[in-house]
Amino acid sequence: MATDPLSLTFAALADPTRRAILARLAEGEATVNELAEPFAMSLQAVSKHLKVLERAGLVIRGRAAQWRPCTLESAPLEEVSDWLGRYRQQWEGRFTRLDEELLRIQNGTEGEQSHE
Amino acid sequence: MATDPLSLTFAALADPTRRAILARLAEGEATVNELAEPFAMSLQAVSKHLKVLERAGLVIRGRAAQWRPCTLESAPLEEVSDWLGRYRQQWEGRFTRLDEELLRIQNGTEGEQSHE
DNA sequence: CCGTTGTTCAACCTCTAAGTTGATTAGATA
DNA sequence: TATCTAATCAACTTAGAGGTTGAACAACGG
Repeated sequence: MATDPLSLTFAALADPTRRAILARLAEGEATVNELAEPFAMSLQAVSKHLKVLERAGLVIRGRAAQWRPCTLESAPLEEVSDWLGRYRQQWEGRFTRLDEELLRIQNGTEGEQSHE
Repeated sequence: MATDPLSLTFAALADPTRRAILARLAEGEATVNELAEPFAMSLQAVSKHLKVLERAGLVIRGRAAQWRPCTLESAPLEEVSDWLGRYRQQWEGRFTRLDEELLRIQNGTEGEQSHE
């Protein structure tokens, strides 16, 4: 697997279990047991998922007695958002073009495609 | 691997080669050979990457003679953006809290942590 | 000190991702 | 028809993801 930060983040997000964990953490700090509770898989499996999220910088783990409380760290999500930003113009542009096309069809001038 | 749309999209984006392909496609349609040219890997490997992108709905392939021109489809990126949106409040909130903390430090009242 | 709880480590299995090379198909052209 | 180009298909290798179970460690409570 690629090891650059963005790839690590995307890979971490490419799993429904891990996204569910993040959703739970968005509501506040939680222990591994609490996080594992909703899932039909072993605690160890969840622990591995957390390690993936940690490596991507999406969760930070504290230490309180025998617990390792997890908290959400959203910095990598901002990176993703920045990356997406480069394409936003793209899809907004596409929408505009589609919109124009729909207007053209409504106006009954659809035969005149001047698609560069 | 998970097969839900969001997971497919994130997985597709979790590779620098595929992100570079998307960046190239953002500038316009391209053939497989054109897309493969910058990379130090076989054409077949790039073809596989395109298949992954296609499965995620990020590229659409046409047919023109012996060429299969690829175009960027940004709808899945919007899905990602929507998903991210649920966390935006989170990290903006975090920033605010960090900001407050910095202000508190600047004011010399840093000992009084009332962290719920 | 002993047992319980929370969590991780280690070994293992299975499946798939990502690359390779070689053969094959589809269409253009001599 | 023969051949060149564009791209895919097929078979294979290697490495890692994602799950399991069982053992180990660390901290608390009796």
